[in-house]
Amino acid sequence: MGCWLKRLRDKYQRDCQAVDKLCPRSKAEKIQQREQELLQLAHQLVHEVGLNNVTMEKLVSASPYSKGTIYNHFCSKEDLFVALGVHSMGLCAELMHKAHQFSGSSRERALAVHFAYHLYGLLEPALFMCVLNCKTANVQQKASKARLAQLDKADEDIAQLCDSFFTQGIEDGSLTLEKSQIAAVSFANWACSFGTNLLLQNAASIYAISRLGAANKVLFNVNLVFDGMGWQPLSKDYDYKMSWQKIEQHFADYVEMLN
Amino acid sequence: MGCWLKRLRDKYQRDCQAVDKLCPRSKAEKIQQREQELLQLAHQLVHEVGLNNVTMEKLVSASPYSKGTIYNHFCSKEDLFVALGVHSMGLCAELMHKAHQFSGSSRERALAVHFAYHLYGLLEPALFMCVLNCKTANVQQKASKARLAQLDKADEDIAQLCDSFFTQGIEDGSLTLEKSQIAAVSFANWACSFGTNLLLQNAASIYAISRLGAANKVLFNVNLVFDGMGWQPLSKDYDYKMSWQKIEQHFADYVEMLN
DNA sequence: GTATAAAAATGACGTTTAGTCAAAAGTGAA
DNA sequence: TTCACTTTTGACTAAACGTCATTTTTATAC
Repeated sequence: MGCWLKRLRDKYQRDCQAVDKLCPRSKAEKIQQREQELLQLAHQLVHEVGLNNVTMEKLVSASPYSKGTIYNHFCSKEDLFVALGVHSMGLCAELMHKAHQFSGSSRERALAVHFAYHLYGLLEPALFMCVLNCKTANVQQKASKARLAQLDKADEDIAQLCDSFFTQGIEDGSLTLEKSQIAAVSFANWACSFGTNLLLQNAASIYAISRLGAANKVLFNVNLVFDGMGWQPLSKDYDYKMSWQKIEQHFADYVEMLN
Repeated sequence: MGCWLKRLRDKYQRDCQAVDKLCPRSKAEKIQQREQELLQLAHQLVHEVGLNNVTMEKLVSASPYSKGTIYNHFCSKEDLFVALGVHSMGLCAELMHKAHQFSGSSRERALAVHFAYHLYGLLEPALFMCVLNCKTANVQQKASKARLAQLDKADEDIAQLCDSFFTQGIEDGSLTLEKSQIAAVSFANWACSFGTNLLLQNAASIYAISRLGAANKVLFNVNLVFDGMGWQPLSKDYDYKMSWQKIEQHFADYVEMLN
């Protein structure tokens, strides 16, 4: 067994004992709690070995439990991945909520959401991929219904949060749009940001991307889409590079974690 | 062994014999040819069982060769996937070349490229995912250098082809852009289209997408980006839904294959 | 045609891993 | 303490990747 596996397990046991001392729990609560702790452990495992080298065996070794007990929590490896996906979407939602609090124009706040999404991808590249993985047919087949319902719920929450940024733009008059079109516009924004982040993460070395130089690609792409929507002020009339920097400061706590 | 495995192998053997009769080949050519035939076989296997159920064992069973011989061609499963990725990007490039021949405005021709990419995703959903998979760190580590070079080459070819559509727009005056910005704009278009297709394929069931209704999502998203670039005529001044239909007719041969 | 050396093909084997299940251990009520 | 029920355990099976000693084929020289 790798020494880091032992280290993970020891830390895990200390954590469990600490939590137990602080608040004695009922049986059901303990099981619920243990699941969260196993997820934390799996999360660390992802950082140690990378998403596609995570195995149930390693999770078993890193935890003080046996294989059977782990399978009581997660009916398959894919079920574990979906649980990790849900877990990481929590962080994503947290960042997006923080974007909501950015003070500026509605377009700037929407830009802050794209920043948040980008930041999420940088902070948790493996889990960003994991969420995509959760959507594939293979994983959908093998994960439990209950787990998939959690995933759908998390998706819906984030979608509604994103919608609210466009609603704000409509309300303050900077964005001219039928309310019925919000869904389509929201999807377009998501798709653009999703594609940009995914490609930057996974294809940075190829010609089409490496030739781009140092300019901020996310900002550039988002500006294209916002301008296409006619969201005032247009990028030719306003310095959104400055906004981006301000947004970066707004997220300073998280940006720090990148190092 | 599944009966379809036997069927695949029998068909493969008939094909080999037929090809051999038509044109006797040198040793090196035979090996080269066999690799192509193995790729065809793997491609069919993907259709039969889905990308993540393709195993080297199944490819061995479906071919008349032994495991060792298969591994002479592909140094790992990941190497096979990269080969499949390169293979499928050939189809993608073919479709994009056809888009180049669409007669219309330069913006309409660029729209045709997005159509081509979308069509590619519909025709080969599994291989579309496979190409993405090829970019992940895991696959990059396990595939052979030679194979990865092929992949980069294919990427570069497609990127340059895409660039040419924007160059046309600049030359006919409908698109105002510095030549130096083509790379950035090209990437933005790719990212948007990539994200849109990927989400439509893998997340169609979730709330944020299922609520969108029947409207053409790719066209909508591409129009946003083109409008953001200021590519004339803007979507408010021109009926691109009509263009989309014309493009669909232009690709009628391929569209037929969807059924 | 035969001998010999090089190249290619073979498939049994070692290893890793997902997932199962009968047996053991634990828990709480009577 | 007993007994019924729940939870945990880890040995086991099957699938799959990749290796390599052995066998077969092919090319060349005589």
